[in-house]
Amino acid sequence: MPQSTVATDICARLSEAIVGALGRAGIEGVQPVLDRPARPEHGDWATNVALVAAGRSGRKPRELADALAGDLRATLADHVAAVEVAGPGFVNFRLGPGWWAELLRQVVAQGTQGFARLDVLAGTRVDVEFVSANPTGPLHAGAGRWAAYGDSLCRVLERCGATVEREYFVNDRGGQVVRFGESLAARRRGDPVPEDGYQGDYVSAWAAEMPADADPVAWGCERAKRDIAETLDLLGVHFDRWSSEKALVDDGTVDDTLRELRERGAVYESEGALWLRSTDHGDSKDRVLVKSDGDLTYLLPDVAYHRDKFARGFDLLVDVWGADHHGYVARMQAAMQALGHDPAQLEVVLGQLVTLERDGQPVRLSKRTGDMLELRELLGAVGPDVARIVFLLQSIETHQTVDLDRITRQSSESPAFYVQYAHARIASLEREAARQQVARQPIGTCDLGVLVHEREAAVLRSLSELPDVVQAAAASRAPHQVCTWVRQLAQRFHAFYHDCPVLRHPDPAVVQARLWLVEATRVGLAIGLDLLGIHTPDLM
RNA sequence: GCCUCCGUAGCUCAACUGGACAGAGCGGGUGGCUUCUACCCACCAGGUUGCGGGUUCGACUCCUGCCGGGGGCACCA
Repeated sequence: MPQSTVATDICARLSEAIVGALGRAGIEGVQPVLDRPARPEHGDWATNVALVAAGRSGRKPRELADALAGDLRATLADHVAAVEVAGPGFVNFRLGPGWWAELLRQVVAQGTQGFARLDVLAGTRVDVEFVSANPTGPLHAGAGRWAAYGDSLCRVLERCGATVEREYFVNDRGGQVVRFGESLAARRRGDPVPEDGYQGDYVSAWAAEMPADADPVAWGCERAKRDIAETLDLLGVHFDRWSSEKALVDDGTVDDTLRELRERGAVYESEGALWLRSTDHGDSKDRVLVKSDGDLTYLLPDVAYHRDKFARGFDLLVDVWGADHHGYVARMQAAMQALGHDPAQLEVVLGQLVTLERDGQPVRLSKRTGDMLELRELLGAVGPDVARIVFLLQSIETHQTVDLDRITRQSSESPAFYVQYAHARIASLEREAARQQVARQPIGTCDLGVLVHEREAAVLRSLSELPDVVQAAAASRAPHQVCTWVRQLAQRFHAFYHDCPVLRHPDPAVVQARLWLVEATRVGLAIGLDLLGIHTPDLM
């Protein structure tokens, strides 16, 4: 149930009127779809009902649209300035200035905390697991994409009312960490690392810190975990929970899981191994849980881990995985189904991998060979804001190419600066207003009807869209949509700032109205940047 | 071979889940500060949305066949 806002109010009013008009035109059962046209000349809202209903009623779209428009013009006279028919048969609505004033008052009244805060996910507990890189070394630069995405997704979900837990699964058990421990031990002795070990320079550095009596695997995992947490901290990403794979084995959770799978008849033995009947639940083949040598595969602890997450009472589990784990999705969902869970409650977001380039050459990201760029280095070069916006610029489901030279050498050209500059300009404007002793009068006493410039209208239009953008970004797990929106708002503000004097305007009424518009823009930028996890500087 | 994601301006990418003339940034060109921050604004150039069919009033979006690329098809993690 969306919270009532100026935007949802007008939407509801328009829908109601359209249904009424359709009824009077003898058309039933058409659900009106309301859209915000891309072009201002197409009005503030538009509906395609005439196009959809024309076929059904045997009338020409334009003709039906004209009839509907006439009806709507009469019914909506109080709220809408104009109803026009355009193109193949769209009905476009132009809102009156009173509506825009109402919106502006609402943004200002609700402020950074309240505006575009929704309750669509109220009462929903969501667990988001992301990054979860192996504790065998520092995070590489590409991991920044998962960190930025996951954290921003959580922020967007929270803005929609969800209770969110950020979780990191530490694979501190199994072949990789054993090899990592062996590499540490070898380096500490001064020996070369084993053939299949970790070659990176960090291994030598860490080995030098390692106490002689330490267990290399346990110590190494802790050391890596600490490094990872520190790096994520630099990016402003904080996890509520670090779950340990080893702990799940040690405390019997894995055994319990296996027992339950057995009881449910979901496993069988063959060739000395224990198999999960994942084909019963849509997987392409059955999967090994316990190898013939008695070792656990990676799958079993991970199944236990997801079972544990469900047991902690979440309504939805979101896993953010790299596309290289695609083949893993079906078996995990099959396992959850075998345990009696609704597979829809486990949602796997597959993110496409990042290619980092330097001098046009791809930068390799291998911990094993030690040939990699650390996330820490990237953050040292460009800072967290630039890093985050770079990773959030694009949809998680498209391949991303990041040119390191460009974002480091020319970080002042980053979109982060563009949007932050808009915020800094607003802060500067407010400082200048204070210096000139121009105070904002209570908004209720201001005549906001003077905001008629097209630059002003564009800013207001952006602001009116934010609640919808937040909801859509949450629903489609796409925080980059917030990024796109923030850039648009910043762009429209810069254009407004350029063309519309605020403090310099001779008419005090215009000065007041514009000051409020500027304040509303500040609110919008602050909300958007907060959802992206980017700072809002007052000075640049 | 099978599964999956992708292919949009010179480059990096958007495009409100099927809508109107496909939009931004960077790069290129031209102009704009005696001014509330020029890290900004405006204009120009740049496109057969990989290619061919199909569905639809309407397709970057859906279906299908090719072409090209990433990733995956373990008793690794």
